[in-house]
Amino acid sequence: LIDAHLARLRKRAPISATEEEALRGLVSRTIRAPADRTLVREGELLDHSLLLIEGWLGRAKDRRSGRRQIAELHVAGDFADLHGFTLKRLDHNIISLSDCLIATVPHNRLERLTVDHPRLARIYWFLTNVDAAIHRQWAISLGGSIALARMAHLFCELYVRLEIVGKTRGDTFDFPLTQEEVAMCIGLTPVHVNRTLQDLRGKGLVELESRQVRIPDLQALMRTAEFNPSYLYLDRIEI
Amino acid sequence: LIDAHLARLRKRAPISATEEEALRGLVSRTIRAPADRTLVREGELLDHSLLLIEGWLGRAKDRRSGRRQIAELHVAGDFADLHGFTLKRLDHNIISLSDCLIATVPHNRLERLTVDHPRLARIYWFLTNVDAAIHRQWAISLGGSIALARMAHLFCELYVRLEIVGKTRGDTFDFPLTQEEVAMCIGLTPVHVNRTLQDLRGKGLVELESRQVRIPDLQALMRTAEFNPSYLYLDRIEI
DNA sequence: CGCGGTGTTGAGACCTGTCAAGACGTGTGG
DNA sequence: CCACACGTCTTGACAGGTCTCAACACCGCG
Repeated sequence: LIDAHLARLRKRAPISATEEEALRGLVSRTIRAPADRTLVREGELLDHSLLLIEGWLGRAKDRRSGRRQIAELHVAGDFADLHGFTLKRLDHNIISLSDCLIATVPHNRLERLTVDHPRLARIYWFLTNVDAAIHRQWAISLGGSIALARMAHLFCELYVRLEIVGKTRGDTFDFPLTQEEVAMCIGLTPVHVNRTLQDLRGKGLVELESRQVRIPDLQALMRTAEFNPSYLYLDRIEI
Repeated sequence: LIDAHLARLRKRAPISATEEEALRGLVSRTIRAPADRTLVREGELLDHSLLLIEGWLGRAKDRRSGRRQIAELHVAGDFADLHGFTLKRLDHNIISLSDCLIATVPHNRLERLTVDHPRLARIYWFLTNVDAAIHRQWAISLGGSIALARMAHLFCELYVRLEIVGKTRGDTFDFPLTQEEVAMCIGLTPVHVNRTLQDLRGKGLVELESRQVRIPDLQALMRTAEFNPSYLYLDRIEI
């Protein structure tokens, strides 16, 4: 069930059989959620976190204007609101962007895990810091790039993150978001997303069709995006 | 020495005398840094973190174009690169924006602290998650607001954060950044920062003169910025 | 077959960037 | 004391990127 999550952990640090056992014991139950639901609301007191097994989630804030802004995307294997374990409530909503399969992890089990396995606690602290790095990179990208580079950056990040958990097929991956939802991620209007997408296609960098993304030349896309994967901290660490 | 830091911690959770003792023992030495220096470079292996006693630091990335982007500002009492404790290296630079007084905290002391005082470890995990929330909010602001609101948001955040550590005087606080550095924070050109600043002053929202910011009407500024301080997690938590 | 969501296109307005020039203030050296 | 250099701030005119609004095309689905 949590194989993708384990793959994500093992990309960074070795996980022993005992630890794997403890991690598998975190899940209390699984739930299915259809697309376009708000799964966690801003401000709610939390007693569990959501481990995404399959599908796409987003961290979203709604503006007064009604416009919604997405600050991070989550894919299979991600702990969508692990930060809720220390924060106790979120400053944003967790929304489903596709049909999802989700495991719930009670905070008291996380509590016990951190006591019994301080090394795993450290790894989870590490992972929330990687989420911070992703936010940081989005801020950099939103603040300093034009539309084309912003969109290119998004696709680069998703490709790399999906590859870790085995969700790519060659240069292609499933991508359930509408153009309107992409717009929420990179701070553009849906209309401009459409035009930028055509621009990317015209340059031979990204093809998006029937909810699939194809990246014919990842290196070229990375250059366009000024993408450097170091912020994802994919090398092994010693903990 | 670390009084501002303790104030920041105590805003969120009570700290016992024993814990305070342990925290004061973290500092190994203090260093002075002039403005405009790179104190930590992207990618460097780290064996200590920087606790800012006095002055301003920033988390910055440099773009290929030469343009520099700042992803977070740090003020007195902030652990500027606590995330370096789990990440081991940073994906960005730490730069000084003013003359600074900084305490260095060796990672092995942090290591011991987290073992001896798991509650403080949890609080520090919490604090890195607040940094993440700040990045998230910057991404939201950069992606979804016009220049005026972005700048208003920056000043709101700084006012609230400085007030916690007693660095405001009424509606005023010291602000050593040049307009060019403000531009790096909110993703604008210096020229447009200048015009936006005049716009804010014209609306009676912010005055910036001789390195001091005055906010005549904080409520009005918050409305302009669509600022909600909940992302700073200033209420008490139970850990 | 019609409907709603999604994607596409065009024209014009608006926001922000670019470039260039000048004003201002401060510190330095003569 | 003045002259000068330098960084910073300010202003103007224009170019370019993105938004807005509106209309239409497409497609899956009831």
